[in-house]
Amino acid sequence: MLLSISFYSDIPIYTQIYEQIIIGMVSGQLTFGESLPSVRALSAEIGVNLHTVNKAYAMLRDEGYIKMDRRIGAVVTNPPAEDLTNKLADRLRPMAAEAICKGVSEQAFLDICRSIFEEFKEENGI
Amino acid sequence: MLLSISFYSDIPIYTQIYEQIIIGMVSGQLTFGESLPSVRALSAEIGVNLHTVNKAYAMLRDEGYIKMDRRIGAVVTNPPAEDLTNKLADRLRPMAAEAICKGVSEQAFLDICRSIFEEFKEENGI
Amino acid sequence: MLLSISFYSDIPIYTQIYEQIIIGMVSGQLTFGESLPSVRALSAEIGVNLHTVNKAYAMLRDEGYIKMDRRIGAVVTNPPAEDLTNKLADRLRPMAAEAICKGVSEQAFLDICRSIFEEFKEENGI
Amino acid sequence: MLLSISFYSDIPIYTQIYEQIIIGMVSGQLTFGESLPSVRALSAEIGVNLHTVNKAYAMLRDEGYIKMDRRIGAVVTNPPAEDLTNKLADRLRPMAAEAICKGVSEQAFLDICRSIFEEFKEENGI
DNA sequence: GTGGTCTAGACCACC
DNA sequence: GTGGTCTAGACCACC
Repeated sequence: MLLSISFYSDIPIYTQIYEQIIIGMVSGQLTFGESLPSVRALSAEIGVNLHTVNKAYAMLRDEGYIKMDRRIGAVVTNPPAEDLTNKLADRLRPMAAEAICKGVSEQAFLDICRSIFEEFKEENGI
Repeated sequence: MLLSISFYSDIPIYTQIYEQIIIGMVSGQLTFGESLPSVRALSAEIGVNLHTVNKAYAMLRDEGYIKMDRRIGAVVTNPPAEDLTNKLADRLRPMAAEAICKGVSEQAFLDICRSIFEEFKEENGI
Repeated sequence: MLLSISFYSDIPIYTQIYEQIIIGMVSGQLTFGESLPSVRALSAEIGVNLHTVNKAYAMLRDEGYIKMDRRIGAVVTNPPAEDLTNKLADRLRPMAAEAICKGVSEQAFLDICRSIFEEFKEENGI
Repeated sequence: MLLSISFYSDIPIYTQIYEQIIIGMVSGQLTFGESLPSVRALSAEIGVNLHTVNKAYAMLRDEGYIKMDRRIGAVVTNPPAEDLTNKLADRLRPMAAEAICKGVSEQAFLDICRSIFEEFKEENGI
């Protein structure tokens, strides 16, 4: 799996790593039980500091996306189900408000959401 | 209109102000042509520095949500329509991925979106 | 002659008045010897403070574009010739630099200048 | 590259920094990919506050002249091409009007423009 | 009154 | 090390 990191983005690098690994999981590039590259290997590959990858992995572990094993390294796991309704709503609300102001209809907004889910399904070969 | 700012949030205060004002616009608490409180008044009301409010207003102005009138301060305007598809998709993608991993179905995700649009409509008395 | 003032512009209102009156002079809407509306009349017409118009008129007077006469008010005059080379160069330099960076060719830049001179000539019925 | 800031000018310091950096880019003193001094270093060098340089850099970034790299600071980039016709015309119009009134011919005005483009070419060793 | 500019200084997130 | 955020306070331009 290839990560594409932007050093110019306003999104912290560790967050980019975090998000792309989760995206890799739902798009089938990473399967449960598979092990991630070591912190050292990944940081060398991307060209970032060890601590940056380390922080991303720690966040993934805290959220239940991976398990850390001293021998095998980081292993992809399926996190326990969680009710994200409130968290998602809090993040979606300002996005929806901006969209409405800029003339994006509810329909268009939902279509963007749907197309993202479609992307993931297609990449999974479904 | 009342702003509720969290000083402990990891979201910058100026972003919270920025987002809540936009939400106020789509939920009918702020109408086009209405003028916002002055930078000084709002900063005093919230209990933050003048510059923090100033930055939020500057962002709103840059995005076309308000105009600065030399005589009366900031006036709410309707920003020009803009195609937000790519921007929204980039923000929605990691959210959707997390949701899927945590067991939130596409249907549930779309329902959260819909309920937010409903909130806004109800607050507008529609 | 009609002034169109924007209260939302970052250009001070008195500067807008100042500039538009000079533009009016070169585009033939104001002829030498003609008198401008009184400070009071113009401020009422535009809907700005007396002091604002007053400042614009004072600047025009200081630069030799008008003469103030207690009886007739402000009269349009032809200012003495002045070598503006350095002043113009200092204002043009950053504009040219931005233009180059944004892909505007020297030719295109000069064409914009020429078209402005054309505008003025046409408005003068030449 | 040396910046010469005037503390007495009516042009804000951050604008002076902004403009001179762009001029540095077209005159070959700053090349694409090169990194600018850090906000702290430049503010110390010029003798202004950190925030003043910060604002100039933010404006440069917003206009696409530099990118902020989380590791090495600000990096000079080539901004996307942009049609500046209207913006330039709006700034050139009052300048041309003043020039005409003060006896500067169209020819002389264009020559000043040309000489500025020449300056830039010469400094680039072309 | 309004916002704009600038300072001095602190703390933090990120790398 | 880097820039980002926020404060407290001053002075100014504009209206």
